Amino acid sequence: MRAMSANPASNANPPAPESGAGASAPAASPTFSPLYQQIKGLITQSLESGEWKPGEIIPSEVELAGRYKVSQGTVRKAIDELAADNLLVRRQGKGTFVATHNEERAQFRFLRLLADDGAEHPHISKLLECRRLRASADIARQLDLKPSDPVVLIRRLLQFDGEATVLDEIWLPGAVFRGLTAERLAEYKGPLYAMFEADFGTRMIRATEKIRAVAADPAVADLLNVPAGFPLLSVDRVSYTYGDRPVEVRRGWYVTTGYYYQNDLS
Amino acid sequence: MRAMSANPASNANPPAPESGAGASAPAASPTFSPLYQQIKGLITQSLESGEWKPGEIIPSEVELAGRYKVSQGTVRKAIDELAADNLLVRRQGKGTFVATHNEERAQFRFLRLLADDGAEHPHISKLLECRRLRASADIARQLDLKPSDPVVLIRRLLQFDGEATVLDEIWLPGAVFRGLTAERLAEYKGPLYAMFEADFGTRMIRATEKIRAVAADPAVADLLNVPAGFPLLSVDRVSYTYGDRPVEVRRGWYVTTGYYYQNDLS
DNA sequence: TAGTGGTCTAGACCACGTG
DNA sequence: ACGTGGTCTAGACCACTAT
Repeated sequence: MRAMSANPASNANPPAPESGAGASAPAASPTFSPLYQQIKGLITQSLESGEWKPGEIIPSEVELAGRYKVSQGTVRKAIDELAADNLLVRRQGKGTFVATHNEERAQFRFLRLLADDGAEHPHISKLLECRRLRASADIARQLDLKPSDPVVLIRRLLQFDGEATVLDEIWLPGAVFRGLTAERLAEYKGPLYAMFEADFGTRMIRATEKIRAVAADPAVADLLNVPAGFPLLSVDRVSYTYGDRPVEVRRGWYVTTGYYYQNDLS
Repeated sequence: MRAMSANPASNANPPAPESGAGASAPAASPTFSPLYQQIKGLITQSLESGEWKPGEIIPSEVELAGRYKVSQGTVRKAIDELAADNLLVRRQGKGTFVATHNEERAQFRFLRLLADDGAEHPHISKLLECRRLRASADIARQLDLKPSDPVVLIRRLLQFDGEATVLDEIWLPGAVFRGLTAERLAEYKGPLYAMFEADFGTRMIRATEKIRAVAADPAVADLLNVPAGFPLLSVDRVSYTYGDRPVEVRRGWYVTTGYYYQNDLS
């Protein structure tokens, strides 16, 4: 297959031993990378480039096998890993689809606050602020930007069942989220990440969170309807897109009376 | 293979189409279970029964394939999933081993508190209390016991770099942890779960945590060297062993100044 | 050199969803 | 009836580890 390098030796019985046509400087074989990993990379490229968009179906395994000139089993293993990474979703009998932040499943992946009673508590978002400014040194570092690069700051309040429960401060790189306005944010229903992937082609793949217990300062306390000094869950998140590039910094304050942050250790 | 039921039809070219010898009441074929899942179950049984103990090597893939009368590929898929579940650890060129709570890797799987500076902060455990009592209604429910069944209560303090950082209250079913004494606890170095698996044959497979921010009550505050009312992370954990049987309830209070609870969303 | 897990292939059949 | 992903097999070779 084209564009693959460091392919060791030859295989068993394939009809075409895959001669030449490599890109450039094949470089002996210092690092060995399995074929299916390379296929995984190619599929990821197609996802990133938007060849297959969120929610759409991707070509069948046999079709991809033909395109990449490998066996179906190799494509299967690549897709298996991408599905495990939540980039693709397999549906038996139908096909393989690009994952979306709109699915039920994906909701609680990034907002893990549940009610004590386990019941459904529909939450709505109230936009407090959306403005563009220059990145502080700290935010710039976390977003891998230069200090004073443009960023977007969003502040919002999440109400669970009418109660103010989560206060979020969200920083985004201005260059990526160019057309993001308060109006668009105010009118949009549903998960923020669903809008990001639909309107800006930026998919949040994974995130890391640092969680602490803090005392509410007066400003935060006021917005969350709790007394100053009230214990809040502080959640510092950095979200990453393809290539592990950070594209969001988020600081959240959660009221955890009646709600808890759910985590599974496995 | 023996002890497999609900095996649909026959396969392609295997020499022995696997005739009869089913256990009892094969029941048409209402629920389909893939062969590799059944193999997974058999391997899990051997793990649970102690045929292969933590840290030990298990038979090779070809050997297991022979034992279960399936192909190596099927055993491989079963082991793949068990390795993904952290029950087994594969080591290329050496073999497959039963996972242990002693490995570096496993440490931060169940205690996800990290220092702000990312440095190594060795923690030591100080036993406060270990006594046997009858389960409260709440604890009994969570451990799937009858109220007033015997339980063991352990209270301990974790010091990070000399600072009291975590206070734990741990409830265990008395029937399972029969010979557990304060002396044994006091003398044991290393993770509690490592002792549990070595001394009581009880392996913690997974756990769920409910995390909240709470104000320290005077007793807890005193032990953790913080003022009463200080914001603490409250971590309610239930741990499960084979067959998803709950075998530990743990309530922890974490001081999160200088430390944070690390979580990865992926 | 021998044994283990890891990769890759090819082909057959099964379960599921849709015409 | 057909196409999709899902399972199972069998065999070859590669990479790593130990002896």
